[in-house]
Amino acid sequence: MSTYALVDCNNFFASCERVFNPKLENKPIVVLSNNDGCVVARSNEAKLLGIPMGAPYYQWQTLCERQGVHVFSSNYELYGDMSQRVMMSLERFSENMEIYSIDEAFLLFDEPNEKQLTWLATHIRQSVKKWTGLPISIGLASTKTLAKVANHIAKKQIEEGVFSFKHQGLQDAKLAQLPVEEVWGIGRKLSKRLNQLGICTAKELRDRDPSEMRLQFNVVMEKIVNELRGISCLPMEALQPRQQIISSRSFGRVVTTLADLEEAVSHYIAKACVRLREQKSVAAEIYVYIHTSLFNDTSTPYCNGNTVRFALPTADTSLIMQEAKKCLATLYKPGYRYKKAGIILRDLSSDTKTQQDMFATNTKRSAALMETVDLINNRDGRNSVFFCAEGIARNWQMKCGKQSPRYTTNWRELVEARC
DNA sequence: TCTGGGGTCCTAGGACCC
DNA sequence: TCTGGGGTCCTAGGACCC
Repeated sequence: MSTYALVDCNNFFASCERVFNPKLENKPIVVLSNNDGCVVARSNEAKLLGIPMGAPYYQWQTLCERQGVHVFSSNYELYGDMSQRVMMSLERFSENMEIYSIDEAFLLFDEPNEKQLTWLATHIRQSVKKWTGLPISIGLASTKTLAKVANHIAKKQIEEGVFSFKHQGLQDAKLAQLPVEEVWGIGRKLSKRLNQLGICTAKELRDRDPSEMRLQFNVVMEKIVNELRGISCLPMEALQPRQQIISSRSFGRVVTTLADLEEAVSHYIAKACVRLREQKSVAAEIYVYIHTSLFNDTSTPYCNGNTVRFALPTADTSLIMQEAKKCLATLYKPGYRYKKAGIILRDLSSDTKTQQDMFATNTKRSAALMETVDLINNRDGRNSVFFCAEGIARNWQMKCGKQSPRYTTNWRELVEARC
């Protein structure tokens, strides 16, 4: 029987900051979301101070200052690059790997001997630490859901950071300790419903009849129960092109003019289109939306969005910008204090399917232009060339005053070593 | 003053068809 | 007044994940 290993980087964003700044070792660190809004990552030391995940930063700022917490704006360029390094390291150990998120991957092993597996996992952990500087934890089990649980235990209870769930007796005890809301796929709403049925732990969920649970909930719940029983229902999945691409940001300050909104939306489109072309797709439509603050703002709330379909599926940034601009004009109402705008590229398909249109001169020229823009930006750094429509002053841009250098992706921000 | 962003999957319900 | 049944496709919204 195969074994799933879930590899998860410990406190990923906080650990990335630490790799290039050893003074942060054993110090509390928090990393903030875009616009320095919420806490999205904490080192163990910061967790011990009681700073919760997802908390609005302004509520914890005083405590952070008083306790000497090192606070960072998020630096996705750095985290994305570090993630790639971890994944490349992991690839060496299994041919069957699924990158699940920026800091997690499943590996599948056929090795039946549990001791061998645990040894291998320990070896992987040491290697990744050596090659990337990042600490990871590994959970081993016969299903993905159980591997998640095992990883949770490895991280919290096991100093060596590796835990195997192959032993049945151990499973009973550990699942009985685990609150049901900690199970992968059980969120706030579902755990509340489960609690009402008297199901409070992972073990109690596991011991329910799967088909009964399907009737009461849905097919997803049935799979979760089976997975907890060691029956694998969630296979390894190949990397698929995304079905939609979202680009949105809260503004650094309130925006009131159409011109500023146009700049912001154009900028989001430029970023989304880079990702669209990276995965060799074209989009058939774009959804554009704007809204005022969602939180206790005394001014009148307003939110609106609309979809535009293109004449032909496209990955041409300027063409999409033009369409979005027309759409935005219909959404915009003067007099409101806008806080956020966003776009979603939808109905994506492979760009090779639209090749018959390549005979059109316009399409050919646009593809060549986009290719050149991407080439220059890949070679010389992001935003080396950009569309005028994205604006230059960009006074709507988000706050990120506490950002660390992009140590690994920008020549001007390399680590300095001093004797 | 200050509350993130980017994804996926499932289901219910409506429209439409025979 | 009476007014089937089954299928498909699409979309909005909900729930979840990191």
